[in-house]
This record gives sequence, structure tokens and C-alpha cells, in this order.
Amino acid sequence: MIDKPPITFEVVARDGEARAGIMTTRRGTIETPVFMPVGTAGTVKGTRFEALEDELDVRIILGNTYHLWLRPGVDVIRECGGLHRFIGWQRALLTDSGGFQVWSLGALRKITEEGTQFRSHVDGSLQFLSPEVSMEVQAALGSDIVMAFDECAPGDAPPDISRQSMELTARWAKRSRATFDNLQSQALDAGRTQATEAVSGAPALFGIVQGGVHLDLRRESLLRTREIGFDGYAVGGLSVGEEKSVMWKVVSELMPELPANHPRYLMGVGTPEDLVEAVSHGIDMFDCVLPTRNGRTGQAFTSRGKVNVKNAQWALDTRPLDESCECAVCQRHSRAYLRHLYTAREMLASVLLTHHNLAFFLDTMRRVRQSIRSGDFTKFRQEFTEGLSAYEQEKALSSS
RNA sequence: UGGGUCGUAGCUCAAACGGGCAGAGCACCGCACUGUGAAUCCGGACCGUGAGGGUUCAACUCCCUUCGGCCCAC
Repeated sequence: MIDKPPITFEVVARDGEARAGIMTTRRGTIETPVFMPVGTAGTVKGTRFEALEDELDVRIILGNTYHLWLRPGVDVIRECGGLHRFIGWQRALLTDSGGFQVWSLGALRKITEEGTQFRSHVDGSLQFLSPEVSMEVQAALGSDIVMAFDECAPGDAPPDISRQSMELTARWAKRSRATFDNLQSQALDAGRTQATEAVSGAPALFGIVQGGVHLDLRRESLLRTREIGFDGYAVGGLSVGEEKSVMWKVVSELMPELPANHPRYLMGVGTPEDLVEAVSHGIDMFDCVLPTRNGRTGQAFTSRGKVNVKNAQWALDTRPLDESCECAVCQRHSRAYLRHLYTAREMLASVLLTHHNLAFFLDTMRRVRQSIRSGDFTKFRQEFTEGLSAYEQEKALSSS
């Protein structure tokens, strides 16, 4: 059943390799390059959906197959009308397949050709996730962008391990594609069957390029992924312990070979400087836990570098986190107050820092898009990157 | 007023028996976190033992005096 394409993607401006585009999903339009906040368990931790929509204008967030599958479970979400209705979010959702948890929960799982057996981190029970199960779960969630089920090998994996992992990922990609198509042909997708508002069309399916730090494996993975054919292409298995220079080598070598008319997604990346660097290589989509996790644990990202809110030096500092930030937190609260909240273990500390960090990341991407459109990306990138090291330079100066 | 008992890091407590160079947790200070465990990890500073004296090569530990807390008698 082909109604309309799962997504459309149009590059509207280029500046070097960097590109600005417009992606249309069945749940709204997304300008790229885009940062997608991570909402693993059906919540972008520490935020209200009103803030995401109204204050931050977030167009798309992530959900996680593995985590939602374990809790609350597929039955609950299906009964409650799919993930969008369940959590109260009508904009786009991208769901990670659970493949990353194959890596991040390394000690709790066993991989076979068929799939991955997990020891649930929730209750210790044995659970089995495969390409088929992952596609079924993502269909039940009603995801708008479904990720293929992959295996993410460690960053320092030697060639033979990386090859095995890459080949397994390729076979799983084929099975993901087949199961996904089958489910769609039966319209078994909560995104269509449960939507209350006018949502039509199929979700998109993205493939994932693996291959670790080995360029030949990466190229082969890319070819095999392209061959299967996906709506978008992700690069996975980076920022998992390898040297940063290696990551950029892989990204810069791979980007020219990815289809230009499809969105490119660098999974799990990154810091503000990483985002801008990746954009310069032609990446369109990002997700990362840093703004939310580090916000929760007391670290703010600012235009002048990181601010560790816990530090005693802010105890009497009445300045906002970032004087050039227009977010609600910076408009209203001082560093001294935020430090107090954090030190007193008040939950508002995490909430406010998360909000600011997301605002900074989202605003950075807005400026990235704007600079690409106006042909000033290189200049923007240079100024932005210089700004990020301001605090470190001050520190170096005062200690020398 | 007697008798007993205790006093060690900011806090709670360790440092057998009959002396061997005082250490944990929390707090504090700082670091890390890249397809999320509000998880967690890592590092640092801080005490010379209530005070004074004595015995000893050596005292938180034994002796004397003193101060303070608690308990029991009166």
C-alpha cells in the first residue's frame, strides 16, 4: 500500500559540503541540519512537552525500542494508542531499534545470527530482540522514522570482529527491511491505525552503516546498505570509544558516497563542536544524550564553553549561565541560584539545566541552518568554535 | 558530692589481646559522561587523637591532673 512517500527530503542550500534541507515526515516538517533530543523511555528527561514544543520548537524527538519494549511494554503502548498518544506528542518520533543497547548493555546480552538475547536490566528476565521483533515493536510504537536493527561493535574492535559485526548488521538490515515492508503492507503500524488527527502515510525506515574504524569495512557496509535501499542513511558505531580524529576520518570518507538526496544521520553525536564539524561534512541529523544527561548531572553547555554548575566559584555569581542565550532559564536565573539548587539536590536544577542545554543545542542548529542558507557557514563555524574555547583559554591564561 | 563511662576529620564511627608511625562512609572540592540507569565512574583536600604532664626507643592505647558529655548512686 503505497500512499505517499514516507518522507521527502530536499536540499535547499549548500555551503561547501554542508547542506540545509527540508525533511517532511508524516508528522510535520523538519528543517535540517537538525538536533533530535533523546527521549529514551517516552520522555525527554527533565522536560515538559510544552517546553519542547512552544519554547524550544523541537520538531522531532527519539524514543527507544529496547527501553519501551521492556517497560511499559508493547501491550500497554498499543492499548494506549501508540507512543504519540501515550506520551502526548503529536510531532515526529524517531525510534532507535535497540541495536545500540546490544553494545551499551554488553555484559547483559548474547548475540546470535537470529538476534540478541538480553538479560533485562529492569527485572533480570531473559528477553530476545531481533530485526523482526524490533520492527514489530517500532510499528506498535507508531514511530515516524524507524531504525534498522543493527549491531554496534566497540570502538576499538579489531578488523575481524568489526567485519563479523558489519556483516551481521547487513544481514539484519535486509531482514529489517523485509519485516518493515511486510508490516506496512498490512498497515500494522500504530502511527496510522491509532492516529487521532490527520496523519497519513508510512513511516520511514533508515539503514545504518557500521564497520567500526576500518574504512574498507565502512565502504562495504555503505554499499550493502545502499543496495537494500532506505529512506535515510545513518552512520552508527561512532563515538563509542574511538579517537575523535578516527571518527572524522570515517565521516569525511563516507559522506561523499552516501546518496545525496536522502537524509544522513550521525547517530549519538555529539558535543556542540562535534555537531558543527559533522555538518561541515554533510550530516543532516543528530541525536545525543549530552544536553539532557549532562544537564541532569550539573553541566551546562554555553557559547563560551562548558560550565560546571557545581563549582564553588559560582556561589555568588549573579550572571546567567550564558549571557548570549535567550532561553527562559538564562532570562530568569543566576548561576548562583542554579548552583544552590544543584547542591541542595533540588530536582529543579536538573530541569532548568536540561532546558538551557537543549535551548543551546537547538539554537546552535538554527544558526547553522541560517548560516548555510546565507553562505556564511564557514565564518559561523570558526566564530562559534572559537567562542566555545573562551573559558578554557581564560583558565589557561590565569594559571600560567 | 562520690562511682562508672566516653571524648579521634565538618558529621557518624574504625584503629584485637597487654603500646608499633591514625582510616572509612557521608559531607566538601574537582573531573568525566556522545543511538540515557536523575545511574555511575574517577581524582583531591581535611584529623596527629579534648587540654596539660608523665612512663617508654615508641602512646589514640598505660599512669596522673584537668575540662566537657552521658549514666548510676547520694
